[in-house]
Amino acid sequence: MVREITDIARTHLAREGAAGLSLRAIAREMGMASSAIHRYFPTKDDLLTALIIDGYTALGEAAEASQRAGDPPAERWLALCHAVRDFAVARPHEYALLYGSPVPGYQAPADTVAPALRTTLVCGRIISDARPTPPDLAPPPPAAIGPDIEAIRAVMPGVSDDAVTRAVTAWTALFGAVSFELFGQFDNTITHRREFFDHGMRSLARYLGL
Amino acid sequence: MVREITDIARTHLAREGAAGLSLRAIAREMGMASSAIHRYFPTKDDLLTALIIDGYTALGEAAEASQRAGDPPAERWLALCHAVRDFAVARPHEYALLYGSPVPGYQAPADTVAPALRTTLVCGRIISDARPTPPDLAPPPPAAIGPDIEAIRAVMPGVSDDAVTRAVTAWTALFGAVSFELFGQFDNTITHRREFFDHGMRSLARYLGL
DNA sequence: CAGAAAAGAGAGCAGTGCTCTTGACGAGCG
DNA sequence: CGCTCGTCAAGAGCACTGCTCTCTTTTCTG
Repeated sequence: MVREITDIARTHLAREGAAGLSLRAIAREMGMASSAIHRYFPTKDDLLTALIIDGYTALGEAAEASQRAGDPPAERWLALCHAVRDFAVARPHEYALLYGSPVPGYQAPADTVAPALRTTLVCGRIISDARPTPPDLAPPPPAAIGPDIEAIRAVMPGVSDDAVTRAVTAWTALFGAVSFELFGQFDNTITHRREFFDHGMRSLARYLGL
Repeated sequence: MVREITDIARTHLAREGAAGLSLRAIAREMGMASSAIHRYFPTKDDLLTALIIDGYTALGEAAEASQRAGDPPAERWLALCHAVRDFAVARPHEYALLYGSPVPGYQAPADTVAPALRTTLVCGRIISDARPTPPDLAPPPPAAIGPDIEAIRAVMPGVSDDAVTRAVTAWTALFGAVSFELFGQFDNTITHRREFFDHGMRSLARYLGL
């Protein structure tokens, strides 16, 4: 029952986006009274939460599936990048739900952070396996962010301070690139999206020292 | 009249976000009938467009104001980054309107692209003035994206192919970092937001060859 | 088989964007 | 001067939303 609701919700989401999501419309499509649906999802936010968790999980699985154990780190990084982008291109509204502006009034509950971490962990593993020693002269991180670096190192053990901060920067660049493409910032500018993205991510691999 | 409406709309936007924006609420606050407001903004999308254009303009002005002519490129880049971030932190909902997920059903009209370009131009000028020759061995861009690079070079004349693509990547990293911070992706992870951002952008300056 | 618990239906409230019709007001023109 | 015409605003109304409350039906359990 819950599954059927989220499935229909996902099709609505794919067709019209998050704001076009309507509990009443879902109930109508199920031949149900509009009030009955509140028994399964008391509030619209609860439905959104379910969709978000499912989305993070699907993305995390795609990210994991992109990894082949023996591959060199640079290739694994590239595969991860394309997995994220492919997911976003295939299900743009779902991606927007995860990484776009938060739905106003909606506060993500704690249940979402574990699934959200899953994709990040794939990245962390790549860096951790590679133990990169980036080639050049990055400025040393200021003392203030030491604890933050330490916390992030939890997902990429054994990695140097410099490599940790570079990983975070590359990580934001990845999602920045995907978001820009999806949210129309590249309209009338970049036509060969996939190739451009691929090149940018290769460049970042060097930046990462992979 | 139009100005008064947009001003009130901006305060509502700042308080409750884009989805909390209600034409009726604005009319109510103005002591106006709800229907009268449609004379000035026939549709809610028209109001949004006005807010978006204003937002891009304000951000563009802040970006321009951050630049001091004599400064070295790396410092100008850093100043630009902080201008963008400061804007986003001060007016998160407005930033979300510009760079977050597009409001569903809303199609940005052509009037928005010129103001949107303004901030980008500041970045282009920095790169163009610096004419960086990035230190290391980036892979050569594939032939397919040649025309795209050519188009982007319009905002940073005289810059090498490699530097152009790096600039785009750094540009997406900048907005990726700001969006991650604003949209909650750094919650429970990074505490010293400003310092971390600053360090990342310095690192990107090296990546850019500044 | 009877009673309790769960599931659904229906009406209703307050709110939304938007349209249509109606009424006031003032400027331009014969 | 009087008359028309365009602008501005108001009001009612439509279709829709999330959500609550009450009431009935179904289903499971002891």
